[in-house]
Amino acid sequence: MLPPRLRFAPSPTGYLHVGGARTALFNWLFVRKHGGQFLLRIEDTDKARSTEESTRAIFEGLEWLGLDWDEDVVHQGANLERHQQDVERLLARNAAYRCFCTAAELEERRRATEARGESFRYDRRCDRLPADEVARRVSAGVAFAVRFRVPDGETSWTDLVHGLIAFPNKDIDDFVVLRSDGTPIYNMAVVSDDIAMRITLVMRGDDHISNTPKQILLYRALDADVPRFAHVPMIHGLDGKKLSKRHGATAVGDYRHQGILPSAMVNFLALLGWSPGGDREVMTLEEMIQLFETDGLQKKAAIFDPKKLEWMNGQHLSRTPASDLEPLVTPLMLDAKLATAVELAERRDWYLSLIDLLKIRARAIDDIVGQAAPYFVPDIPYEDQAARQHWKDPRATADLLRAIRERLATVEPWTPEPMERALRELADQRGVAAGKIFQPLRVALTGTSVSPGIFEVLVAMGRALALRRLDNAVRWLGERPEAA
RNA sequence: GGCGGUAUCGUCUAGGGGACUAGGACGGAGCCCUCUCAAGGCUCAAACACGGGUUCGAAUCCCGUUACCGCUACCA
Repeated sequence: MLPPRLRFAPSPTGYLHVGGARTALFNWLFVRKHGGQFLLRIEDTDKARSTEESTRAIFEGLEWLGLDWDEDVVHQGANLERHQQDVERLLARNAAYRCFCTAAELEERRRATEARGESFRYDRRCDRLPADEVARRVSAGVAFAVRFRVPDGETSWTDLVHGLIAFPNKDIDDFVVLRSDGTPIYNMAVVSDDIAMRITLVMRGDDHISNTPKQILLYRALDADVPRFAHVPMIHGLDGKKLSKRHGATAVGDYRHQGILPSAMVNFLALLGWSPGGDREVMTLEEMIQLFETDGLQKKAAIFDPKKLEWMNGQHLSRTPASDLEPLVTPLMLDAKLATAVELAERRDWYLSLIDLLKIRARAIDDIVGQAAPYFVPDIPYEDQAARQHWKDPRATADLLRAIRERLATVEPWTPEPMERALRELADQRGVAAGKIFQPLRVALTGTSVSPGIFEVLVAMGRALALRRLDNAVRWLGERPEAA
């Protein structure tokens, strides 16, 4: 097999949609596995709807996901001349004809036939015009569109995901390939570009299945090799309908801002409509390249389940080394004003170990930052519910915290084992369960009743900060002796 | 309406005629671990759309029905 050439061809009319991202991913995986080229084409022929901004969003989205493309980006709008030349070739070979019917006439005829309950088909009246009449109108400057003359027979192909698909040509209308303003229709532009880009496999959403016979007909009429096709299923929302804005986030950028890791996004997307077979779920891009086969592509639409994405993100968060997470976490740290870039750089090793500590409990990158405050700021607020539950008796608690402080002040070295020994000893001495002193301590240290293991917290916090927190707590409790 | 596509737990899926008492994962319920919460481990509830064939035997093959989706533009 020659090195395959595939392309992802989004139209820049919004952001990079998760469905598009997944189609791009499948194209990319195929190419990286088989050693070919993955090309990017921006279908910006619809100038009214295309924006520079959304083109940028597409680039950014693909880059974020780690899907790099080969060769220069092709902008479809720049190929207008070739599209027109290809239409000329169609005309020259008598595979297409000029149609002088106006859009308004067509619209009216369509309405009339449909009113009779019949389905409208173009009646080829312009194809029956004598040659001299056509010439007369052309030289008179009458506007015309160009229609492709669909031949008799049947058009079929073996789809890589669906197997054999066949369309009787009689069901295909003589479709317009060139508008009366001289611009090409989608199917024409796509085929012209795919030929020029020497695309060998067209992998796209299955909403294009019914465009495929028309396109195959165009390849043949243009005397070009017909590529292979693979139509991948769509992505639907939780209600089973096509994914759209009302389902919430649909752009990959949205997930990026929600603290989703690109590796998790890509992993999750890959599993929506593809399976490596067996029970494999959590994978890296590298592993997916190894495992990717079009056989594993699903035929039916998949529903986007944000819950599973969250879980997937947690899995990737736990498995990603802190050094890789750091560039993603740091901007959020700075935003939260927990530390300056310089401070983080100075204590890099400590900082990385803190990320390792907090990532286990996180489902989004933001969760790491959300848990980080106690390790940075000098003083922390106490959550109402935590204080009420674990600091019931202010006097006794203050007394307990003082005793804890005393022990921790002298623990050597500042590591989990001696700390644990010291605190369990204290618990024994007071005749209480260890939990009865860990929880009040946790509240004093973090202001909440949830955190990593108490000794890990102590180590990460450092002795000075920990003792300060205990002093603060004692003082706070002293100020409200009858609280709760 | 016409044409095309699809159909396994709520969701993502494994399954390619006997290995199926239909497996895994998310989510749900419960238990264990445990200083809390996660993570992890274990257990439970939960599906072959329906009807006909073919076959000794069908979730797997064929045909219908139903449902859903897509296309049906001088949109992409």
